[in-house]
Amino acid sequence: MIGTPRMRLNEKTKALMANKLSAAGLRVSQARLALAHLLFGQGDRHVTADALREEALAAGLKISQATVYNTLNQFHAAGLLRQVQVDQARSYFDTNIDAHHHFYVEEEARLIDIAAQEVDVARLPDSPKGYDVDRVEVIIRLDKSPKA
Amino acid sequence: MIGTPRMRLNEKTKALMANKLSAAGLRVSQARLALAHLLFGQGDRHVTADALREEALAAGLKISQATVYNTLNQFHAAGLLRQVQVDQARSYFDTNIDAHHHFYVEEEARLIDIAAQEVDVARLPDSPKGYDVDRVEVIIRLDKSPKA
DNA sequence: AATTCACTTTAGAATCATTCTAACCCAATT
DNA sequence: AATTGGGTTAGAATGATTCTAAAGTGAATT
Repeated sequence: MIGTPRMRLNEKTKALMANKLSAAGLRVSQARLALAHLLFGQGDRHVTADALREEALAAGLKISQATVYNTLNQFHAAGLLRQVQVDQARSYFDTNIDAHHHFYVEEEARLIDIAAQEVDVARLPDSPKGYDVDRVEVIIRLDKSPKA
Repeated sequence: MIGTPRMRLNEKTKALMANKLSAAGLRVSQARLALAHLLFGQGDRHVTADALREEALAAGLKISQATVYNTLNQFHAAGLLRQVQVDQARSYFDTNIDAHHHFYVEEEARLIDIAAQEVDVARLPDSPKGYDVDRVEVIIRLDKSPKA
């Protein structure tokens, strides 16, 4: 109940994605394969669950909301996606799992990657006793420049 | 319908809070005064709407959920509070509005302030054309150290 | 090729934080 | 004391996300 017969994914990408899933310890199911294709087949992306759902439907996939959520959460748990929390309303999932940072334009609900080496965090405080640093996130919130 | 007769706030703090509200351009109402007292009467705090509600009820105030949300949003809009977004589930409001950063312990849903001067962000990328930096947030996510 | 069993997917209900609505209440001003 | 423009409220509405429990699928086995 996932792909229509004439829905043909790029075979090379499909094989890559199947590998990626197996490597992450996930079974290669149709939904996972299709969503992985959308998520990882075109460079780094930031998606919300709903946006991905729409994209999947537009691509001719028949996939439920619940499966989109399940799959995003599984990918996240498997380390294939990173979850970015910048907006009160919804979660973003980032296909770039390397250490890096973000610009966030609230007015446009838009995230922009910043490569790790573009930010230099020269000094950090010690963590409280009993805690270890999981990761350091830098978020630069942007506003549109006022018209000149 | 806000305070019981025997609910006596510290008079000195109350006057301070009334000032604070007026200075921020907000009318001094009972709900605002009472919540300001809870929020600003005891050093820097991080609260969720729900936690503040409970605290207010425990303090003998009769205040509705809606008013707590309204008031937090008004305080935020007036610049008396800062909203911190670290958790997918709920918003935190921070009474410390000076530039500073945070530790966040996800397992305990707990925020800890980091003074601005404890972090040195030595280099930032240029903002995309047409956008200005609103603010730079550094969030250090912590995990409990594994037992030795 | 049929069976099995565990994992997947699903529709729809449920949950939870937050916002909205529309009525009622109170504070400053006349 | 009356007026008026917020302020406060209960409860409904919203919207993202999760849950439930039933039906489908895939990999291994007969």
